[in-house]
Amino acid sequence: MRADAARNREKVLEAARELFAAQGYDVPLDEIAAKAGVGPGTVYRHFPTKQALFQAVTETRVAAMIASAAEPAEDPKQALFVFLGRMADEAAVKRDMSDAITVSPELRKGLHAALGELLHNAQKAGTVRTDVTATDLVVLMKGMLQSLHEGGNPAVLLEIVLTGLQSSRKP
Amino acid sequence: MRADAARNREKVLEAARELFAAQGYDVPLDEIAAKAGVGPGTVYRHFPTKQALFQAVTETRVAAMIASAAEPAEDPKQALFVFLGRMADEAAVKRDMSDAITVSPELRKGLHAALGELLHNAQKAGTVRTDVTATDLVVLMKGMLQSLHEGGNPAVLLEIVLTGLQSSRKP
DNA sequence: TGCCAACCGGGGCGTGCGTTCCGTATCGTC
DNA sequence: GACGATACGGAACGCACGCCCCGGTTGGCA
Repeated sequence: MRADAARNREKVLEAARELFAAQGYDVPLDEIAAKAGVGPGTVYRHFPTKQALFQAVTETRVAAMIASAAEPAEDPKQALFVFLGRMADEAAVKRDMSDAITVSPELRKGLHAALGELLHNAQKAGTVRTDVTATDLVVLMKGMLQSLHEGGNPAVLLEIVLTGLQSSRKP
Repeated sequence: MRADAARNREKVLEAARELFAAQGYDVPLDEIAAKAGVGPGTVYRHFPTKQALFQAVTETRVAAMIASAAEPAEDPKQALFVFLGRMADEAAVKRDMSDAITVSPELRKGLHAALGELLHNAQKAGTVRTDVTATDLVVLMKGMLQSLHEGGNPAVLLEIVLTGLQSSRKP
């Protein structure tokens, strides 16, 4: 690959990172190209489609988050809650986190699997309500993450969901 | 108003009711016109804008729901929870319920006020966590309602939110 | 029944966006 | 330093959608 090509590819990725994070997937591709200081055609030389560019930007972060699900934790419930907290923290700052679930089937599947594992463990331990499925959790989190960008208090909304997830045999 | 004009107006409203409920606000206006058996121009004779048509379709239902907030209930918490349950029931069947919050500022304000009242009463009674604001509740519900159309189990998701809303001084 | 105003249908305009095409400029090699 | 391949930029295309305009039609009153 030519040197300027590699340089431009990086400029595009950098601009895409910023704009996707700030405005989500809906940012026009021309705007990304403009911020990168290249033409739209150049973007398409490096990424076959807008969705592919978006995936290139987000998949690294999502993969890192999924990997962090394997970290040791006090107990299964904490493992799940810490993970959900990480998702909320990320989404509170970067708008593309919630879009990733919608736009890229691969990332959605990956998240689904990781969440399913954590959820299953916590449910087996009896500390999380057993009528929740992995799909429920994915879509609920997606909705909650979007709410963070519409004036919702991140800490409060997360706490509501986490509290609601706990199995309630006591009251 | 001429007789056929009134008839067409009703046909448009009927088609809009069905399509907005089935596909949400994003359904093309031409599709509504086609289903009503009229041209797009006819739709604009009766409603100045697509948003106005949407509002005409949804405001009646939302107003009825808001009015139901004044019904007597066992206690403030139940009043709030019953109301949220009604929202969830409606949104589980009609896709335009969640869009109404986004599209129409009036409807959003109305819901915000009604929810704020119910929330405030329940918080004063000490049965609902006090760090939640009306805005938090509106955006969280919007996110949750959208999740209902993406494979989430309505009863479970609602229960999670309701459980999470309760004040937790006991554990 | 005839006339006029109200109304209708649908083709068309403007816009925004993803994507493609091609003439031109640039890089790297011989 | 020249040449071929590679990459660039941005104009242009296709599409979808909200919205408007106009020639033709229809309804209801005199």
